Amino acid sequence: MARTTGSHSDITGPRVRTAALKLFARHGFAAVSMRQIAGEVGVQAGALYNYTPDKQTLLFDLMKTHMRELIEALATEVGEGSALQQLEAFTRFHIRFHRERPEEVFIAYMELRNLSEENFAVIEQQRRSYETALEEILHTGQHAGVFELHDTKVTAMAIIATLTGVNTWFREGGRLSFEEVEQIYWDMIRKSVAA
Amino acid sequence: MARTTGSHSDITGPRVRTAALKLFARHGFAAVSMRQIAGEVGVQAGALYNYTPDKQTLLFDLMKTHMRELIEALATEVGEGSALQQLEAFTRFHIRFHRERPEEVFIAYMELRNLSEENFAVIEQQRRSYETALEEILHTGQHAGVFELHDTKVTAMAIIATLTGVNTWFREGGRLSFEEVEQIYWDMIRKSVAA
DNA sequence: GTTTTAAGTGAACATTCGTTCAGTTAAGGT
DNA sequence: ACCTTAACTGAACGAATGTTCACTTAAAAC
Repeated sequence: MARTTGSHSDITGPRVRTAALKLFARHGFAAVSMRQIAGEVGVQAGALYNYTPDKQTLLFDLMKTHMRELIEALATEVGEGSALQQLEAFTRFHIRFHRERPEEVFIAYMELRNLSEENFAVIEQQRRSYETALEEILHTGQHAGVFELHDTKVTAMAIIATLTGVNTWFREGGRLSFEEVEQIYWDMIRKSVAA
Repeated sequence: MARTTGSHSDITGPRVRTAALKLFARHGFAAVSMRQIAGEVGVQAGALYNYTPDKQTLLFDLMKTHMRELIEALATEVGEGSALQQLEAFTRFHIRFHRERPEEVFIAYMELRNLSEENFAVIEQQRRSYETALEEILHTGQHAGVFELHDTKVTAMAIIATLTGVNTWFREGGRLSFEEVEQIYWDMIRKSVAA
């Protein structure tokens, strides 16, 4: 057998990425074989190479796309307003965006060491750009006297770690609604940098 | 050749664990082979099986030991005092302990999914016990009116995520000393739960 | 209806994997 | 000096790895 009925590149391509995303997130990049991904798609392993030059690039593309979408979404959702308003917008945006993409987030944090040197540099720069956006909000608020903090860089790292942590424990249908959790985190962040 | 000069079980045993720790932390459990570990120790792969029944158990033992030491150290270092004092002690303890064991910490957070079901349950329980210790501090302070927070469980998770995040960016000899970083984090935590 | 080509198969490639085990050697006990 | 045994080797096991490729087939173009 070869080309099966109704198969198309523009269907299989996304399916390959979706399958890789799911499996990488669940078992880790190194523990997932190309045959497993192919099986998830319903295709033989060789067919995957119509959609990616190799396994490494498949991982890199997933991470790069995720980071690009993260940065773009941040730019559109957090723009105007005072430093305090911007920090609130950043906080709520980060939690929501990460909540909507648990698999991408997990991979972006866990699989950095499985990137080649060049690919790592690209992702690292994207990450820096995201962190810088938060740093600038903190810097503005600090100079305006509305925030009181020792160091914008450290504070930015602390805030991002705090917010990303939501993904490790929050499950839909639990004791608290997502809106409640978002509010709790914003209250903590707000107080932690308050003047 | 076989048994080499001066070799002993009580020397090789720890060396196997140290090598596995280093390599698992650097490349991930799934990406490290028993032959790599053996090479790091200076021994053939087969010799490892004098010290572990299999690769999975090697990982499990590393994680279990780390978690046990974490919980024991917490108990001895955070005991007396007011809720605020205990929270400060917890904060400083967590940062320091994690800073001293970056490899163990990294593995304990990254390799949970590579544990078998039973082994995972054990580690998960240890982790819960550590989280509960913080929850109780928060609960005490909340009832005493010295802390103001919405939910002890969520707050505990947020604090732990914040503190553990230090390990992802702090490097000795950087812009800030470790003592400064510790102080910055404690100030943030203190303010975030302040009444 | 014929031709072209995109999409996928299935077998094969050389490596590597975790693990086992019979055999070998040095250290420790007597 | 001899014996026992702990410690390790080195080869072997079947299974799995990422990737390539000659081949096949269904869909699209004309």
